[in-house]
Formats: sequence, C-alpha cells, structure tokens
Amino acid sequence: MKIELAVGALAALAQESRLSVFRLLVQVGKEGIAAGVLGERLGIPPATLSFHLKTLTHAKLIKSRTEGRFVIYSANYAEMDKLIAYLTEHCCAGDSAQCSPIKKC
Amino acid sequence: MKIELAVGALAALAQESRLSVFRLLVQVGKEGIAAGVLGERLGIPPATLSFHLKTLTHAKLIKSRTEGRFVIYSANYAEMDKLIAYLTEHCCAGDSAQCSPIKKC
DNA sequence: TTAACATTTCCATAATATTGGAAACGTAGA
DNA sequence: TCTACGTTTCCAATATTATGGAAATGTTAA
Repeated sequence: MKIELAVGALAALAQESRLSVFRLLVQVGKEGIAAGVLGERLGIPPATLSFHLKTLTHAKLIKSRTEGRFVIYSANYAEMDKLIAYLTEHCCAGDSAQCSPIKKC
Repeated sequence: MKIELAVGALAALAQESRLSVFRLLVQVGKEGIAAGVLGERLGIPPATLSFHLKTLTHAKLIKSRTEGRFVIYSANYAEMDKLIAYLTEHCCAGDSAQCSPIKKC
C-alpha cells in the first residue's frame, strides 16, 4: 500500500459522521444498506451524507451498487484489512513473539 | 473507545509526515528513537516535526521520555490495538467465520 | 407522461490544519 | 558560568475541509 492511499483512507475516517457511517457499514455486513437508511439512522441530512459517502467511496473504504432508486452502500473489508496491515507492518522491531496475527475480514 | 478519541487518532495519522513518523516508531519497537533522529531520517524540519509529534502525542498514539537533552519517542502499541479493534468491532454482521483474530502488539 | 421519492451536485460560508523561520528553552560538558 | 546542542514554542501566511439549503438528476409506479 502506498502512503498516499493510506493517508486518504485515514483522512476519510477522521471525521465523526464518516467514521459512524463506516462502522455501521462494517457491522451491517456485505449486503449493505441504502443511503437513506444510513442518513436516518445517523441523523445526517441528505446533502451532508452524500458528501461524506463520496469521500469514503473515493478512499475505497466503501462501495455502492444501485438497486432501483436506492443506492446501497457496503464496507470494503479488503481495503480495511490493507490499511490495518499497513499501520502495523514490521511492528515491534521484528519481535513477532509479541504480535498476534492480523485482523482479516 | 469513544468516537472522539478514535477520530482524534485517525486525524493524527491522516497526514503524510505523521503517518511516516508513526510507522517508523511502530517498526523501531518500544525502545524508541530521539526526535532529531526521526527528523533526520524523514527529512522534516525541527519546528514542523515538533508540531507533528505534539499532535501524535495528544492523540495518545506515541509517547516520549527525556534522556539527558534527548527526547525519545516511541509508539503506543496499546492505543493502536484499541483503534483497530474499534474500527473492526462487530464486523461482518456477526458472521465470525469470515473474521480472523484481531491484531495485537 | 406525470407525480412521488431517493440521492447527488452546486455553492458560499465558516472552521480547521499545515508549514517552517526565528526565537526561546533546557540540558550537558568544560 | 559559558557555550554548544537538541528540542519546542510562537507566529502569520496558506491551504484544506465541513456544512446544509436549494436545485438538479434519476428511478419507479400509475
């Protein structure tokens, strides 16, 4: 993973509304939920939510598919895993004894 | 972990110089290295580095100790683990079959 | 085609973050 | 004490980001 991509992903997550959106999508699973449901659950106005969803999508942390007039968003687990791997890469001065395996979803 | 803390940690990491500093400290291990060495290795001017170290420290992602006239910085592995746990909490709609254990340092 | 609905784009305002030089601070050794 | 050195604070210019109303876009059902 290149540092620009990691910075982009971290910046996307470094905002309360977006972090809430992402965590909700992570918990919901790969089926995802519609933008409107997200906005309702989290109390975010449509324009603001759309802005944040765009930011998360651009960072590749979430993806969307269209179903009728709904846009269904879901977490990109692979990208989350890559980000975590990047943060913890070669950790603890190579003393792998004190590191348990990496999170994988 | 509260969302404000997570947002603070993510914001601290969402900047190229700070992410480089953090990853270097993660790789160096718990003994840490001096501020000056960090700046030299990463090519960051003293005032700028100090600003970024303060930001990372405030986010609890790194810690420091003074040794003579050197200030030695090191990663806060526990806080990194908590952040990763927060991001992946209750993931995959409870389908734990597709999630391997969390990263621990 | 028309009406109803879900979502996104446009836009201006407001708030927050980044940068690095110069000066200040604190410690160590002579 | 004096000097050298490592680090931090101060500061102001510059750049980036967040917010949400209004309008536009696209989809469905009748």
